[in-house]
This record gives sequence, structure tokens and C-alpha cells, in this order.
Amino acid sequence: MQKIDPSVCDKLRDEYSNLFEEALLNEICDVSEYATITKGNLLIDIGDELKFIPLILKGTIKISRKENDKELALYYLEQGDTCAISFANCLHTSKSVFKGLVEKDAEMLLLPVDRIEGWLVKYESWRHYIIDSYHFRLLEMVDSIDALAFLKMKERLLKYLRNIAKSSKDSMIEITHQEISEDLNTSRVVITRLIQELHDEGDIFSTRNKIRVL
DNA sequence: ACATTAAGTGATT
DNA sequence: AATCACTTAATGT
Repeated sequence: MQKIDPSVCDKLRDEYSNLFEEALLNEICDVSEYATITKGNLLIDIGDELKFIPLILKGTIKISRKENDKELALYYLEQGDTCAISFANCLHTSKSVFKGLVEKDAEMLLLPVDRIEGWLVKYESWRHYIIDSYHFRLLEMVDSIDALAFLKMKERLLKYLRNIAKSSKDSMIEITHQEISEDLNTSRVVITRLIQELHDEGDIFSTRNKIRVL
């Protein structure tokens, strides 16, 4: 494995220097690999072997579950995130239970599995980072379950749109009804009708391929 | 101008 | 809320 470019190391420091101690940053620079994945490509699919843990430097990755042809979006990974779920996964089963699709061109560092366990005892900051990450993902998962169990599709849709607008820091979302329906595991027709209602009620403003959250 | 893709609609379950 | 079957509108070549 070749050493990563110093400029990538700088990016890592920009994002993590207040989180990780110097020695850990150095180790990460020494042993990890740099990867870029463009929009539309898979970072990981269900059943894939997990050989690394991604540390996201840039971009967005949609994490979802899949059963047969059906799918359900769970949450998004962004700058500063890692998939801590993949962490425990790595140590034991090593097969991913999630699908990770790159939604916005992403840059990341791939941390080799065999190192991360040692860091857990060696670095307090790493320990905290992993535990926090776990906690955060769990909360997001609970949120998804709640929405699924207690909300009507219209409420789920609005929540979904607001969530995207919030995390992308842009009230203008570029997406088709078809894509939304896939994320929420429903049909396009249903989304089209609900989008109309939300539009009429003034929650959103929608045009072809675009939705503005108000 | 034509083909493709996205979105809208009525009727039915 | 899902599905079918069809229409209309927007967009790319």
C-alpha cells in the first residue's frame, strides 16, 4: 500500500485535528488509503466483504437497506462521518448489511481493519469518536423506525425532503418523484400526488426535477 | 421534429 | 396507500 499524498493529509487535519490527537493523525496518514468515488457509484453493497472503514472527507453517501427489488433509505454519511456500524461488522461477520451509494462525489480515507481495533485501546479520541458515531447512527435509525411506524406517507415525505434540504444546506433539491419513491419504498404515483398536496399547502414548491423546501 | 423521460390523472382495489 | 393504464408536459438530440 502506498502512502497517501501529503495534501490529503492536510485535508484530514483540517477536518479532524481538533478531534484526534496528533499521533493518531500521523498513524492514519501512514496506513490509510485515499479513495474518490463519483456520484452514482456504490461504496458498498449488502453482502460485500468489509475490508476497511471509510472516513469521509467530502461528499455524501446514502445508506440504505434493500430486500429483493425494494429499498429504504436510512441516513446519509457526510464530511466527518464514518460508518461505525461497519466497524463492529469488520471485527466479526465482515459482511455489510447496508448499501452505500455515493450521492455527491466523495473523497475518503480507507482505514485498514487490522489497525482500528488497536487504536481503540491506544487512543482515547478514537474511542470517543467510534462510540459517538455509533450513538449517532442509532439515533438516526430510531428516527427512521419512528417515521416508518407512526407517520403517514405525506409526513414521511415532508420529513424526508426537509432532511435533505437541511443536510445539503440548500432548500433546492434536485430529485425526481421516481427517486423519492424508491427511497421511501413506495410508488411514484403516490409521491406525485403527495407532492402536489404539499405544493398546494405551501410546504414546498415543486417543478420538474426540482423541489424547493419552504 | 421526434424520441425519451418526468409528471399528472381517473378509476379500481 | 398501491396499482393500472393512459395522457400531457418538459427536455435532449
